[in-house]
Amino acid sequence: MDLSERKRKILQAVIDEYIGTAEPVGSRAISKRENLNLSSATIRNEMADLEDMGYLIQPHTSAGRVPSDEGYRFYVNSLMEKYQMGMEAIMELQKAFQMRITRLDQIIKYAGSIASALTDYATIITAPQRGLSMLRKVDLVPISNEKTMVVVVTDGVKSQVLDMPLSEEECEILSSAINKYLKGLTSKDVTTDKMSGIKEQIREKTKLDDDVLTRVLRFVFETITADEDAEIYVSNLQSILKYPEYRDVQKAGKMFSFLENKDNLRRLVMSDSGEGIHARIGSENDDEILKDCSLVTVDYSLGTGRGGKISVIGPKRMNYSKVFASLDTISGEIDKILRYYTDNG
Amino acid sequence: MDLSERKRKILQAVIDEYIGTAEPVGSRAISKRENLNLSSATIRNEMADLEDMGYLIQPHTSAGRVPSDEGYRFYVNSLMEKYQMGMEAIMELQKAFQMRITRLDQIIKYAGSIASALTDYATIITAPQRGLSMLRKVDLVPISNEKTMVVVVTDGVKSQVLDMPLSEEECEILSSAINKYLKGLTSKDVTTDKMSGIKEQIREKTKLDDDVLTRVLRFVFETITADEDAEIYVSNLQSILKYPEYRDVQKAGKMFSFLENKDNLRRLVMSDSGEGIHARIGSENDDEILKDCSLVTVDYSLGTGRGGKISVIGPKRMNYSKVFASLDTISGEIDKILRYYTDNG
DNA sequence: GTTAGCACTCGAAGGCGTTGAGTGCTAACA
DNA sequence: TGTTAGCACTCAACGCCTTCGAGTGCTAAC
Repeated sequence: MDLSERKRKILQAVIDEYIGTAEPVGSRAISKRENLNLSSATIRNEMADLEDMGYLIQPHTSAGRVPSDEGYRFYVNSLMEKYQMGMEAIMELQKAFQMRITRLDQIIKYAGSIASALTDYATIITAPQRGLSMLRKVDLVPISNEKTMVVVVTDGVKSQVLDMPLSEEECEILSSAINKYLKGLTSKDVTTDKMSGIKEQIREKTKLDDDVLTRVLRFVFETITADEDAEIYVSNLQSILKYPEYRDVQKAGKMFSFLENKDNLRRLVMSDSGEGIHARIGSENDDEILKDCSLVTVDYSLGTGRGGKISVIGPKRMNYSKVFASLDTISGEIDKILRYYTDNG
Repeated sequence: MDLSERKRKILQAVIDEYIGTAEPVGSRAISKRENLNLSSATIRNEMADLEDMGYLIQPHTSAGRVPSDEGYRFYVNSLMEKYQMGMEAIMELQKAFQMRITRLDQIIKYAGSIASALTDYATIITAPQRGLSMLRKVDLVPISNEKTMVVVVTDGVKSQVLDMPLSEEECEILSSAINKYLKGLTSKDVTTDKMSGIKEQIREKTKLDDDVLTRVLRFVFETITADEDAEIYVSNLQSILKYPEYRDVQKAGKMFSFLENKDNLRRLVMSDSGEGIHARIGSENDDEILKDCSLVTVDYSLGTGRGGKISVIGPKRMNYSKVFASLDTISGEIDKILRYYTDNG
């Protein structure tokens, strides 16, 4: 459906205005804008057309207009002006990221908090899904007379304290045996048969208690096979309280409960199949509760399937332009870091 | 100041009622309770007295009464009936804790979520301050051509990926050298002189690049000396939206911002010097924003200075009795686990 | 095609009377 | 002397009504 240049401008003006004020916008407000010199009457006619076309909605007869979901969609697709992030802001961002090149999950969390700081909306981030995790090393450390810590190194490190007394020598023996037999193990390799074979070999070699062996190996296998649900973080959730859309505490409360629930989040993020940066506006969301929210999502990845997503969630009248720009930049930065971090990994 | 038995009963009834309804309670409501057979007129007289004494407040002339901070204080100190946790609830709790004896910070986080589930208020928990952490083991794992992971085991495990190429053999040599010289090291031992001495020794022995050595050792020392700020978690923050006290979104928003800020939390928890379980009611809190909240805090510890705190934060009319009982039980369970966990540690 | 003008609509805000829960006081009662 | 019934009084909450004004659609003139 084609719109005349004038209609486009008017629609854009209405949405821009509404994004700023959250109040229905009237014809007078638009006609007072410098960029198009038309009387309010003309604007009214055009707005009536735009309403017929489904881009605007009138909450009631004597009110101004509010964008419909289709209106927002059109805006995002064709009208929105590119938001230019300030040079300092970008520098700032890069500096911030550089300071923190430590743990992966930290980077991601941090990225989330930056995203919400930039946009002032709530942010959902998923940590990169672990690809195939491969066992790099197992270590056993005596903790006390009765306890031993098992440290398993894959892409990350996992440790657990098990209730069993092992001497330093025993730890040494067991860990070197495990490392010998299991190094390079991936989740694909873990089958019950194979594993009990390996367990036998190790037992043979170490002469250790069966129970001890079982428990240590179980932890090792669990760590490798754990197709850990990609972790999900939410930050700046409380920002929704700032927006008049959520003046109603009930509503805000429901939203909180929904977004506090990791299952919901996961479903939300998973159901999103788009690539690159894209928005889901209002009714485009499946969840009833999100019908008057928009979700802007970008995925960061290395092209190797390893990656995650960052979503910004806010009222439908969010500042799409700014959100798109922020997410774009952030995901770029993350990509850079991750590529650096996992090269040849 | 002594209160007659009857006044005590009436005060208790008023507070119990108010805790349930959040509405000013009138004389009729009290007189209808079975446990004291008095007409509303008599109750009125007594309530007037209690108001004179400062335990009750009348929001306006023709309203019922609301407890004052002093009223709550008296209630908590002398009136409150002991809440008996159900046997099943306790069993449930114990089972829950037993399932999760893994990482310390996990236990604590978990305890926090249990506390908020039981009480339905927001919960603040501080992880135990690390005592003197002692180096147990250092491990080096080659990650790629250019990267090596350093794993440092103390009470917990910390790892970092450093940008340096080390072969497997080099890793082996370096880590065994470090383990030989540094095992058992505590933060007390870390002085510049001593450390550069040790570094020399290790270098002598391993013939490794000075830069590599410096970076690995720096991470090790940092890990040991890090007097990590006791970590602070908040859970169930959104529960405050449920209470009519926070029907006003503005207020709720302020509260959120306040409690999202870790500095505030830290200050809040630190300023609390009490031992055992205790409450801070309304104006007993220093922060203006908490003037109509109460904070119930319990510390869990091992008597060795190692320990943390759990606080429940809610409206002044919180169910003190239940909160006290829940926190008491939870802190007991944590104590048990921690004692078990760190015995001879 | 654009605009000025006008009648019309309807939510928001404010004024006003009613209602009812609750009080304090007084006088009678046990 | 303590308790209670009764009554006048208070005041927030609620609903009703009016007013106000922002905004509309339509018509007629430019």
